Amino acid sequence: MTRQARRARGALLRAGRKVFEDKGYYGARVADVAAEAGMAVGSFYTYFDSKEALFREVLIEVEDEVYGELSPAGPQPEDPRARIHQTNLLYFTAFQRNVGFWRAVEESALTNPDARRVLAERRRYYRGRTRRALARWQDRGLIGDDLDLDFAAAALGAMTERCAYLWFIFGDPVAPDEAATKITDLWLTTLGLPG
Amino acid sequence: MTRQARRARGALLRAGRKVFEDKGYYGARVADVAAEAGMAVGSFYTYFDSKEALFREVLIEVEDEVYGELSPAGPQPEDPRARIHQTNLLYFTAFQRNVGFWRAVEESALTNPDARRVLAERRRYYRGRTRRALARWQDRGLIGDDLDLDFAAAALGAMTERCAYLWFIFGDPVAPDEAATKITDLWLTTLGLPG
Amino acid sequence: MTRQARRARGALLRAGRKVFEDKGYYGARVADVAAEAGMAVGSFYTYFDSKEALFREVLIEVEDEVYGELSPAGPQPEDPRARIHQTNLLYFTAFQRNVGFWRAVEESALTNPDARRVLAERRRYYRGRTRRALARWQDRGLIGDDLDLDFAAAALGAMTERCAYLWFIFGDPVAPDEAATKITDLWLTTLGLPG
Amino acid sequence: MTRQARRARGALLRAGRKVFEDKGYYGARVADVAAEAGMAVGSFYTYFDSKEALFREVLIEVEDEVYGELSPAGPQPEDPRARIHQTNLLYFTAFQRNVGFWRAVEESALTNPDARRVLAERRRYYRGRTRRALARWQDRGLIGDDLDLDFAAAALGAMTERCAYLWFIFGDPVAPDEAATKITDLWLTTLGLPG
DNA sequence: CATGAATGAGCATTCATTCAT
DNA sequence: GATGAATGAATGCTCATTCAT
Repeated sequence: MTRQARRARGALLRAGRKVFEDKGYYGARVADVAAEAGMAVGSFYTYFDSKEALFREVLIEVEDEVYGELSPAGPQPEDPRARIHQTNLLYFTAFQRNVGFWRAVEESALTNPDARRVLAERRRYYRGRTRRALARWQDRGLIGDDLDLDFAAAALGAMTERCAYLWFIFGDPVAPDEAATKITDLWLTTLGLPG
Repeated sequence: MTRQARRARGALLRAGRKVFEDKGYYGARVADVAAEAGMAVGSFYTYFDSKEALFREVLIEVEDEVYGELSPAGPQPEDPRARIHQTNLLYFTAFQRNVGFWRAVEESALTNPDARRVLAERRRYYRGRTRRALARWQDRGLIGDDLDLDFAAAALGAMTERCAYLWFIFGDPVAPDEAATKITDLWLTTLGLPG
Repeated sequence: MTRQARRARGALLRAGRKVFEDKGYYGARVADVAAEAGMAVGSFYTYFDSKEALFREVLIEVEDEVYGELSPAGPQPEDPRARIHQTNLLYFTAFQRNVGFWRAVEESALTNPDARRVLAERRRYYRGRTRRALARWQDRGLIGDDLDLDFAAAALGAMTERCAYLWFIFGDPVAPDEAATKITDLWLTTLGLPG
Repeated sequence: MTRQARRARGALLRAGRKVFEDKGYYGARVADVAAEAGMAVGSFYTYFDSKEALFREVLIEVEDEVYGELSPAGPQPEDPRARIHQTNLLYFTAFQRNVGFWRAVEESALTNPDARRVLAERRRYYRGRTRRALARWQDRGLIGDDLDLDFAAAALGAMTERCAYLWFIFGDPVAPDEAATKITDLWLTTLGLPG
């Protein structure tokens, strides 16, 4: 791929992200994306097979970006509260920054198996991370042995996800740190971790 | 409204529910609904102002039905585990029965403020019910005084909702009673209620 | 036709006139007419074959009414100025009172040969009246022998008609008496009648 | 705009003119226009926002064409009869050539303020031209000082317009030169100009 | 490769008229 | 005869995708 091709592709990806954010998945028109990228409609199809293909790529791009944000470089705090709070705060911050795009993602996921797959993978990944942390804390005796770690990781993730959805997409905007603190408290209670 | 009119309206509501279930909110076409009801397109507009108006009515209808199912006639069990389990089981059962329609609801809620409002009201209602139950258990000393009941009710509701979404809409179908049991366990853990 | 039938017909005619006035020929819907008459849509077709048939009848009714107004009972003034002024004043007054309906008439006449025929007859009639008056004045030597009476009657009628159209339908409303006075002056000039 | 775009736009304008002529404003369907232009429906909307926008443009085009025809290049005859006759003849000729389209214009003007505005401007323009000619002749003593030039210009214009309407749109076709001669005679009489 | 015009199936909605009750 | 529901053709407009230049 030439230098120019890469640039055009990049422009379309950026434009797509903006348009999906602004208008949602169904509301976004290929013509809007091309216009936003300063290109002709036809050129869009040089780089992407369809609107849906673009969406998939934007989704991956955003995923990667968020992945980076949620996986800070330094050493993770070993203290459960600090660790959970950090993760939740990062999650809510990233969620809020991309709130428009997540709306589009939810929209498309209901229809589009591809988007669903991407989301499922992401969920699996974070659930795995959570489960491993829980396992460590269980090994250290911080969490009771009777807790089904897999299920707890899934359900707590679902709770966090849905709260983000309700607060940032549906409801009145909430400040991310307040949100993170409250959710973290609940995680701790649920896990029986000392406050 | 004549007998015949009531029948036709009912047929359209039923047809609409089915079509929304099958094709989602965007995918549903007025012509599909009319055909499913065995009527001409024009007749649709005798009873509903628009596709969206039909959706609103179907939504309310389904809401009412689910409301009835979730509010069983007999006396509620006072034992927290029994009570929570009953509620969750009813919720998952009702959710699964209408899974296709809930997908359409989620779809439309992302775009349509009306659907959003209906959902928000429903959530407020169930959250209130939950909070009152928690308050009773707190009064009886079953739940610690330090728990923020409002927030707990909201977050546990969000968790349940999202789990239903992930299991029944997104993921591999799960048996409602298994789902209810696992979720109930988690509620109990979170609330610090004796298993 | 029974007493009741006559009443229903009358109600529909009145309603039709109002609706055509308010919404124009194309804008009028049969349902509007029925509603305005306080009847069911189906009943409309008991009394009229079509929307167009109703229009035709309303047109004739209005024609007759205007005909009555433009043919005052008493003796006509023999003085040309007085006579012309009276006619023009009556014409503009009647025109203005029915301005909404005339708009509908113009609308339908462009499409509907029936309306065209009614209008053509009306024009023929008034032209005849005018021509006879002119002939009388020519006999009395008030108008030059060289004037083509047929053509003058037609053209002056056209002028009056179009002025009414431009003033009352298109343009800023004009007071009928001012309009009549100015138009009358022009008739007199054209006919070479002493001011 | 590329060469091809210009061609397509032109084809649609031509097609639109023809369809409006044949079917009138309400009768014209976008699909007819596209078919007449040998294009797909969608292409219509590449060039025009709506049926009404097309009409506006066709109207302006025809206006310009007629304007050109009615403003002959050479020096205007100073002799009133010759001048008036020339103008009327050109007017009737142009009117008759576009008779179908004028019908559509009258139709739309009754509903569409835009068309009304265009017509009002045209009328203002021609009235101004007429008034200036009359003023010159008044200065030269050919027309009496007591004539209200503004009103005479308006009313004579109205007469000519309506006669064209009645002859060419409504009634039996009349030969333009005969029409022009008769109308010219009447103008001269009205203005008191020597035959 | 870029361009942007061409395509045409798709869709919500309207309304005169018919017809079963 | 009255009612008002049923009908379905009609229509303007959209937009993802194709393709000639």
